[in-house]
Amino acid sequence: MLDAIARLRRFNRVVTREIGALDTSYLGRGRPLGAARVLQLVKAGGTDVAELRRRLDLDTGLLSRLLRGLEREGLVEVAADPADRRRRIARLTPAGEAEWQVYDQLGHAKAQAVFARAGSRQQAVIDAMDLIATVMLKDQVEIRDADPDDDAALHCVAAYYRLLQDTVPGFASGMLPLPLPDAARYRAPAGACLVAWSEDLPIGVVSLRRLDTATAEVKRLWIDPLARGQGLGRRLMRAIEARARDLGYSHARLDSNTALAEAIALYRSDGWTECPPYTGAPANIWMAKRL
Amino acid sequence: MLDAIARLRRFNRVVTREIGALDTSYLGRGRPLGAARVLQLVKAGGTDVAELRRRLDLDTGLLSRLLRGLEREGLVEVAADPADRRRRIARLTPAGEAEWQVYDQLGHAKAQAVFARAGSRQQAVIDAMDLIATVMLKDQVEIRDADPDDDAALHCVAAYYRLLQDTVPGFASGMLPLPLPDAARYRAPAGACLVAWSEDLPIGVVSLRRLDTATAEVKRLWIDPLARGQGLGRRLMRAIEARARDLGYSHARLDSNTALAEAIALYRSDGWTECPPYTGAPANIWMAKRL
DNA sequence: ACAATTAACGGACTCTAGTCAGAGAAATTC
DNA sequence: GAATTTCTCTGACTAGAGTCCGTTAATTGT
Repeated sequence: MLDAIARLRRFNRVVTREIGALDTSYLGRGRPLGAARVLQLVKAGGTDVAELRRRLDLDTGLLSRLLRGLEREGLVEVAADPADRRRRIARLTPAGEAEWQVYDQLGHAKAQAVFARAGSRQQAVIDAMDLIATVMLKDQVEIRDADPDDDAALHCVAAYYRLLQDTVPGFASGMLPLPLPDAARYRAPAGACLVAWSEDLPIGVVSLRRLDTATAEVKRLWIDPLARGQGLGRRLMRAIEARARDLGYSHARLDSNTALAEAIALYRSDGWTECPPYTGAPANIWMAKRL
Repeated sequence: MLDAIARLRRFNRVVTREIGALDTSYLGRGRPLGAARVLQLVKAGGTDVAELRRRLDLDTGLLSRLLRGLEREGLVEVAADPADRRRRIARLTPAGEAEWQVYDQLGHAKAQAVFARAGSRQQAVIDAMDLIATVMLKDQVEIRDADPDDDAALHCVAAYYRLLQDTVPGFASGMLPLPLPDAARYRAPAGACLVAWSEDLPIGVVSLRRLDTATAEVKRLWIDPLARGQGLGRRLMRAIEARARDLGYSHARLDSNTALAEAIALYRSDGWTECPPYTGAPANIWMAKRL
């Protein structure tokens, strides 16, 4: 009777009406949607035209004309890329910068109005949105290198430590010094830090550091609870193992705790085997894999 | 850093791209969105043009031309309303009926594809969608009369009984005979049944039945968990009290259980006071109010 | 060095949505 | 019964989004 399809349609109607208004926030700035979208996508450092086209999925001609329009308004300047002068790079002028800020704030205000309506249930609404977006983007998760000091990486690692606190007996809360003091160990060429992105939301992390010339240690594997059950853990592990191989390591190790049963099962199913302890508590299981 | 606004934007992007595809399911039928939307809104029994205009929020001229287009395709017939010949009523032809079915099935398939991606988390995704839609429609909840035997009313009452089972000690599961045998007692002129709608999703119910000529009993107040904390309970109670007054009752009663603390608090804060028992277990608190 | 490829551009065009004003028919009001 | 209102229809118009294609300039491959 009240089947899922009907609910999806209701959801669709409501969301396109309410949040879709965010898209049309171009209103009141005297500029059509297309131009506004282009303007908002131009980054501070300049964005090349091909990137814009890819992100907005626009025809070359159309984008070209939109850019001309923005140039005429004095908001954007397009110049050849010195590296490849066929390519062109769009940059915001000071006026464009200002206009960009206005759009950003308008969007901000609209969004806040949406959340205001959620009252005491803001967190629940945000979680619901994240769940939906993450499920829909399931096939589009990208794994990219990150600096271990990035906001995104820190966000993930902090969530990871919180998880350990809640799950692993004997993991003291004092163990959360942010920013982390040992970030340097997770940078190339000895280490690595990979973050999984669902659009611009980081939903997973894994890190690598050097134990000795032949051996790397995999650390801090964390998957956002919203993104579990989609094989992301395996993707991250394979990516970090490949990275370790690329960096010249022949062996990998990790320490963990049996309270993290899911993770242990993942390691085992992917060729990791138990090995003798090489660290202390709160770890109570140690594993190794030949790369 | 990863603030709520950014998440909302991500959500917005993803949803308009993915589910927005539902709207564009007109694709492949060789008919623009506007015409497809009109076609899908024409009901079997015929829909008058003003109703279509209101639902789609279209200009008279535009809708008129869309209807002409559908007539030219042989999908719709527009004729004067015999009751008021200025009005006109649009009806589906057999061909239109068939085309309508095609759209319905295409939409169905698209929706199913969305849910398929959720894998084992379908229910969580549906709940998340309902929560978001309900929060956004918060100010647009409509309370309407319902027949106690309607699907919507039964859906709510069943959920209510499930809640009682889970919450009230001594409430036996055997107490859920659906369809309910005593529906007649909740119909006019002696009783009533009000359902709260959020778009086309029923999210709350309250009923009224006769105790004696002067006294009515309020029964089965239920609010969907998704819609709590928005004052809907109070709105429903006030509506049913007003209805009782209109039906000529001067007093109202209800029985409840102290396990339902939130409900009891609502009653108290709205002028209900405890009264002597007039029913037995599982009720353990009885309240009355002069209307 | 020359051909093929790639990137962006700009003009001509189409389609859809939407606005506005006026006309005509039916119903309502005075 | 005349004036006013209500409802729909039509035609003229605008704007935005998008497609197609030929051109130009730079780069790459052989």
